[in-house]
Amino acid sequence: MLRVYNTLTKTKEPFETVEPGRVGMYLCGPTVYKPSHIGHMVGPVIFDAIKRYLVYSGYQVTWVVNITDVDDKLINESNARGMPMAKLAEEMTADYMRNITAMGVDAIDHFPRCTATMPEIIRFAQDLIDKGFAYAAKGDVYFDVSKDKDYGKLSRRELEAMQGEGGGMAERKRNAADFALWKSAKPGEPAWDSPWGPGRPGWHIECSAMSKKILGETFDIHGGGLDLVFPHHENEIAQSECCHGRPMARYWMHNGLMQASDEVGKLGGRSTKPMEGDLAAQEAGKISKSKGSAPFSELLKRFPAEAIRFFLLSTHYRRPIDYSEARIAEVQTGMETFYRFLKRFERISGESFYALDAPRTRKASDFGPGDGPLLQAVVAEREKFLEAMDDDFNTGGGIASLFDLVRLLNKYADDEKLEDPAKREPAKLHQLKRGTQVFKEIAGALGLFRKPVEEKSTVADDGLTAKLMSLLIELRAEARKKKDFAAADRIRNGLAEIGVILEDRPSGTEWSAK
RNA sequence: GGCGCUGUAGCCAAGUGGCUAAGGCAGCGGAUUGCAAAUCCGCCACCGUGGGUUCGACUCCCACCAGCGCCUCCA
Repeated sequence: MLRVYNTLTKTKEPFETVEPGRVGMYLCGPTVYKPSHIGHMVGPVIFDAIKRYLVYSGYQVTWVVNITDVDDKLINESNARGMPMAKLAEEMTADYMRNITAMGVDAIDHFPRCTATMPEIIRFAQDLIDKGFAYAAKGDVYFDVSKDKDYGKLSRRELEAMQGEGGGMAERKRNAADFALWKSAKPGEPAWDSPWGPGRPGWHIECSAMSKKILGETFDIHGGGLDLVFPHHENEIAQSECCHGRPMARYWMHNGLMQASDEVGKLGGRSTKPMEGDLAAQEAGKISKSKGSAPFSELLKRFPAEAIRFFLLSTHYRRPIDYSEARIAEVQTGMETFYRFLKRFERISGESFYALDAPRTRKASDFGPGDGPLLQAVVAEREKFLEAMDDDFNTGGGIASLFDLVRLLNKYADDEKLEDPAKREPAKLHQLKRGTQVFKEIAGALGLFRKPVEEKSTVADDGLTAKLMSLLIELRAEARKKKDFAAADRIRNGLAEIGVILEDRPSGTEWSAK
C-alpha cells in the first residue's frame, strides 16, 4: 500500500487516484532565463524516480513539466544580453533539456510552454473575472484573495499577515495580497493581445491553465520545490479551485531544497539578524541564490551523471540536501561496487547486464517458493525495497536494499566459486541470473543502471592498446609461473603508475584504465 | 514578528513506543591472494540538552539550545 505525504494535510495519506490505475502528475518546471544549476535537477530527478516507481507499481502515468518562457526575469535577462526573449528562452530550454536528459530524466510526457498556451491562459483569467474572483485594473488583471475563503490553506497563512507584491502595482490592487493574473506591457516589452490590452501572464496562471489543459481540473500529484508552496502553489490553488469549484490536485508534494553547505557561510534568519549590508551572506544559503551555483553542464564534466542522480536519490526527497562536490565524489566511490558487480556478472554469466530481461512491474516479478536460499534472500530484500518506496518514496531506504542485494549476489558468487569457469554449473548460473534480474528490476524502478556508463576513452583505441596489454599480461603470467614475483610486481606497479589496474582472477588477469 | 523544517557513529544518511537502530564513505581486524586489487566476514552510535507521559521512548508531549526554509515572481 503506497502512502504519500501531502503538504495540504501535512500527513502521509494512502495513495488513491482520481481514476483507478491512472496518475496525472504536474511538476513546476524552470523559468528559462539562465543555464540550469544543480538545484534545478532535484525536482526532475526525484519525480522521475517517482514516476518510474508508479509505473512499476502498475499505474499509467502522465507527467507534465511546464517551461516558463515569459516572465520578468526573462525580460531583464534578454535586455541585459541584448537578445530577443524568445531566443534566450529557446537556448535556455535546450540547456535544461540536455541536463535533465543527462540525468536520465526521460519520462516526461509533456513540456507545455507558457507562450504556447496564451489562449487558455487568457480564457482562464476571463473565467475568473466572470465568476467574480478577479478584476481588471488599468490593463492588469488581479485575483481578489478576499473572495477566496480557503486562501492560505496550503501554506497555512492568515491573510492579514501578507504583504503582497510591492512596487507600482500596489495601488491598482484592492488588497495587498491580490496577485496578478495578467500584467500590462510597458513599451518595448514582449506582449500578447488580450481583452485587457497587450500584456503577459502573471506568474501563477500558466500552471493553472496548462495543468487544466493537459491533466484536467482535478489531477493526482502536483509537485515542486518547497520554496514554491507560497506564493506560487497557494495562488495556483486559489485560481484553479475558485474557477472550477473542485480540488486542483489530490496530493501536493514538495521536495527539499539543495543547499551549498560547505561553500558558503551561515545564513541567519532575516528577522533575527539585520544582515548589515552582508550581501555575500544573503546570496548564500540556498543554492539558486548562491554565487557558487555554477551551470550544471560544468558539473557534468567533472562527475558522471549517474553519480549525481544517485546522490540526489540517496536522501529522502522532503529533506534538504547538502550539496558538495566531496559528497558526490563519495557517492561515486560507493557506486563502483555496483559497476564492478555488473562486470562480474557479465564475466561469469557471459551475458550483458544491460541487455538482461527484467520484470517491469512488481506484479510480473513473482517468485515461487523453493527457489533456493539465494533467491529467498533476494526476494526478502526486494520486499524491503518495496516497503521503503511505498512509504512516501523513501529512495534512501531503497538504495540500501540495492547495496544489500549486491552483497548477497557477490557472496553467492564467492561461495560457489563462480570465478572459476570449471565451477559454473548451469543451475548456479541460473540462480545468479535470477538474482541479478531482481537487482535490475528494482534499480530500474529508481531509474538507475539503465545504460552502460560511457567508457572514457583515455587512449585512441585502434586495437593496439589491447594487443600491448595482452602481451604484458602474458609476460607477467610467465614470470609468476616461474615465481619471479619481482618481475611480475614490477609490471603491475609500473602499469598502476600510468593508471592501469591489473586484477588477477582464477579465469585470468584483467586490466582496466583508471 | 508569523508559518514551518531539521538535529541519529569521524562524515553522509534510513528508521522504529519494547526484539541485534538500515545502508554508504572513511578507519580497524580477519578470510582469500605469491603479494595486491576486488569480494566476503567482523568491529566502530548510550539517536542535540532538560523535563514530562508510559510498565517501557531515540521514537509521543513540553521547554530550551543549535542549524535552516518561507513570509520578497527562486526548483
